[in-house]
Amino acid sequence: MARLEEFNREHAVRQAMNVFWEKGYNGTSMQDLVDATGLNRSSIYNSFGSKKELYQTTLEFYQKESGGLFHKALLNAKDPLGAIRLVFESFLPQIISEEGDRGCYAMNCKSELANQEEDIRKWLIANQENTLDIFNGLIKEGQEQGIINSKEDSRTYAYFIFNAFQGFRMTGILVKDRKVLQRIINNTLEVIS
Amino acid sequence: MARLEEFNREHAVRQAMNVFWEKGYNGTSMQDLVDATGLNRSSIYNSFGSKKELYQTTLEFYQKESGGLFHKALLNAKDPLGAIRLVFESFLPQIISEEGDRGCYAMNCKSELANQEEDIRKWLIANQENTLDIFNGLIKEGQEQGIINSKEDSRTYAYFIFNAFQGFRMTGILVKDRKVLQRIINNTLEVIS
DNA sequence: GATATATTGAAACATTCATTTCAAAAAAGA
DNA sequence: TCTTTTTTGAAATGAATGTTTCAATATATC
Repeated sequence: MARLEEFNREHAVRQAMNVFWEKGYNGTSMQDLVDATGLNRSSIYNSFGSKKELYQTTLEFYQKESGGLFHKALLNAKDPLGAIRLVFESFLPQIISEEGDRGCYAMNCKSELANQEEDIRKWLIANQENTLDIFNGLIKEGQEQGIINSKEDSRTYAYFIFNAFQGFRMTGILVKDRKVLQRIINNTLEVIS
Repeated sequence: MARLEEFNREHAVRQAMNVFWEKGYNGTSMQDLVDATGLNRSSIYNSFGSKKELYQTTLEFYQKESGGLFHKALLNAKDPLGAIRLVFESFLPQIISEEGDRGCYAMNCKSELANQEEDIRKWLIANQENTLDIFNGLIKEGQEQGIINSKEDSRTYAYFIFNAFQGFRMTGILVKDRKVLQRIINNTLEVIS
């Protein structure tokens, strides 16, 4: 039929995500995206629609990729409590490295756009619900196994862990001391142990 | 000597802060600031220097004001543990109201600018150290009174509470259910009780 | 009241912004 | 190879960006 896209779509989206991550949504210009992806402006508009739509594409990309990290942590853990611990600990390398200064992509998005863009807000809520469900599932399982206490119901604990997890992603922006971070994890998990 | 400023400086800074809070630093234009403060462009540049310097002024203003809230919570509490609880709970009204969607001013700043502006990063670190010191002081006091346990040293607990506090400010952007928020607080305080 | 000094108002500044335009280039199916 | 369809390149779009300019205005001190 017709000419094909010359570029690698996934690679372009990843490069775009990295710029948005570094500079934020409003801090990123179309020129930044052109430079980072190596694509022509026309190609970006032709393939992704607009700056905002490209940003939303990076959100989906991020969700898929971080979902993979979650999944990996679950597979490597020997029990649900260990899985939750691994979820936290899997971010330690990124936090301690320099790129940890950029914070969490989803957290930055929430901070900058939750009250500005209705459809992005909806994505954030769905993403939050998804994370809560994962924690909830693990906790429920852990409670059935007697590894996690049952003083509170699983949903309540899921919110508590979720809260600490978000704090962890924010704390990691300025705190790089592994021991300090590790103690935060330990004390957090103490509640549900 | 010469002509005096016509406007109320504190009021102008507060209005500027509210715009930055609503739209973020990069999302706020000079025109937005002119509209919100009611000042002329010249007056803003003459009195505050630049957009960035005005933003930094609002950061100082925020620190002073939220420091006052902290102080108030400490006075109203009957013991150090209650003070920490009040620090969390004092944000509940703001979170549950619509304006809670804007999140925490300092958290938004960290998310958007910690990795972009060196001097703002320094302010954030100082601000963080200050908050940690307050928590640390309360916890140490509570441990001496036997109200807070001594399984971990005060600094470790201070980081834990600080972490949960940051999570709390982020969670509050999308979670408006008072009971859910209250349970997060309760479970957090459970660690140090 | 004259003088010196600072704040204002309105317009202009060059630059950057996101987006559009359109002809040239390319490739799959006929 | 010709046709059809889409992508690509480069330039142009108008609006918005942060900041500067400068004359007009206002006031505390002399």
